[in-house]
Amino acid sequence: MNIGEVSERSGLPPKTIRYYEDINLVRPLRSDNGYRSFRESDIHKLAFLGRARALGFSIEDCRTLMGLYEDETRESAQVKAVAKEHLAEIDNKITQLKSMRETLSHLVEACQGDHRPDCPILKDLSRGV
Amino acid sequence: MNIGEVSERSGLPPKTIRYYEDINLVRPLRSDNGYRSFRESDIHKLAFLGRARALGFSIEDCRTLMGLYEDETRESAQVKAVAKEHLAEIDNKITQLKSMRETLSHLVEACQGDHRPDCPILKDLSRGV
DNA sequence: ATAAGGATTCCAGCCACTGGAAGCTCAAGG
DNA sequence: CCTTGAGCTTCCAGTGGCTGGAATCCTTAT
Repeated sequence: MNIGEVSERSGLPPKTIRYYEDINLVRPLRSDNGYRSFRESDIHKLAFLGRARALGFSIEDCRTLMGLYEDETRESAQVKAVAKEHLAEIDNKITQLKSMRETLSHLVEACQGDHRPDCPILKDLSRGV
Repeated sequence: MNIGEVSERSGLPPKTIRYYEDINLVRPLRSDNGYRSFRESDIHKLAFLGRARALGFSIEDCRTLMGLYEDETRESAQVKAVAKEHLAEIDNKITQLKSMRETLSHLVEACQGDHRPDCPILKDLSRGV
């Protein structure tokens, strides 16, 4: 199967698929004409990667998860550890974003947003140096 | 004032301050020895930038906000517009992260995390191709 | 024969820094 | 005066995860 069809079936852009080959996340075969030739198992892998990425896992996490997936002797504790750590990072990000949101929304509400130059947002950003 | 002291007073690493000069966010003077020579106004600017960045504004947004800050004839509506757009982006990110969090926390809870290989997390990631 | 569509490679760029190397200046101590 | 160390300079490269674009090749249809 050529990259175009694989792209449609996996939902990943061809560029991304080539990139994943570059960094050895997939290893498609090659046809005589030099085209990549994907097996069903490659598509399976790519879809796996797509979903892991959609959950925000880093490429390195994805590599680890793929490895565990293919390792019949894995312990689910290993998978859970990776996922828990990632979950904690997500929570951190959410916390940080919420704090930004808090501050920013207050400022936005306080700003008249009219033709006059006075602006609590700028005032806050330039407060005490 | 040299970059080290400016770094302490503004809270930004020297590398970042140099970078901000590179991209013309600040324009410190130069001493005879070639060292950057910062005025109070430069520190003020850098602190402004640091706070804007801490609220998650992009560098380009920061440039715009600095421009508005220095423009006496600005209209607060312009500032508010920038801030509101950024707020919307933050909200989008939070929404996306929360959705990841939802999915991931369910999966983590469902996973036994023991010595056995069976794992709902991997099962989910590899679901229907 | 040619044109269109898809494949290939490779290089560059995104964002906002950050690390590191090589070399300069300056202040303090022996 | 010499050395040592801290602090400053520039420049190049790397981060993550792609994405865009150019130049070229392969395949298929007209």
